Amino acid sequence: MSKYDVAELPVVGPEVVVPCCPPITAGELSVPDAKRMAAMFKALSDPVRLRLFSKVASHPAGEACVCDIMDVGVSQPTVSHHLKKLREAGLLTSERRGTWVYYRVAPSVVAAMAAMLDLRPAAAGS
Amino acid sequence: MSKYDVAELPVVGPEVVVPCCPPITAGELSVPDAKRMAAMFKALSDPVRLRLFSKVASHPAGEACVCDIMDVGVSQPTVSHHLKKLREAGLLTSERRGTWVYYRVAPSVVAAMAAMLDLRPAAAGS
DNA sequence: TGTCAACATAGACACATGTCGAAGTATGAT
DNA sequence: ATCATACTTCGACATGTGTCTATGTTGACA
Repeated sequence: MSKYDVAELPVVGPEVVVPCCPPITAGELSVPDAKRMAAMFKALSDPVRLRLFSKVASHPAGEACVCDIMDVGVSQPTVSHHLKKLREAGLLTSERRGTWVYYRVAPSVVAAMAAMLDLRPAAAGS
Repeated sequence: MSKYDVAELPVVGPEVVVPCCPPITAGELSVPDAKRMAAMFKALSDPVRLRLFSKVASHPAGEACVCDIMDVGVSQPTVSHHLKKLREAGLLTSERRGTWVYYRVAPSVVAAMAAMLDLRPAAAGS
């Protein structure tokens, strides 16, 4: 039994669509929705995490091992710490293959955030 | 000369398009871009701020005075503090009219964030 | 002028966060 | 078994953040 929980118990499923929250202009956010969303934005609210996420997202195969993206100006434990936070927020998933641990983005979550920021004019009426 | 700087010196212009950053999958974010973007996400990384923003964004006239959105479960000074942060991040603009101060969203900034989160398959090559 | 209402700021406090060095855990090679 | 590599976790520290109460500023009105 491994003491480490890499890729186990992701806060949100990897390939599951997250119907998190409505567009921000559709009406006032409920408190639970606001908490959920704020947690996602918080995960991207650090420059180092944003660069790590960007590196994974822009990597050729759609995935990258830690060693590929480690060069962001902070120590390696700090990189691991940030990757963990991105995992816990459901923005990245991880998988160990041999010696390396590969990270990839969880598309649906990011799509949900983008949809939420989508400022459509109408929305109100329906 | 007013000692208060409401609606003066917004960090980014109110109606100016912010060509902040490319889509996150287009390549690795530069350090300055990452800092800029992280600051915007950070502004939305608090549940109370997110609800305030949502209230302004979903308000009929596209704008709201503080008294209209003040009911978010925290004290009035705290509301003011959060609105200031949203202003400094360039997500809201404010304008005083008589006794009241009206806030409205700065659309281009939010649009830029949404564009940045847009995960298109394209970019990924082939 | 004085007073009230609608905000903004100041100062203080508890708590969260980013960072590091050191140590632990898995996997593969010698 | 021993060692090296690729990570993760731990413990500690300085700094940042959200919240409050108290106070200041601005505008409207009597």
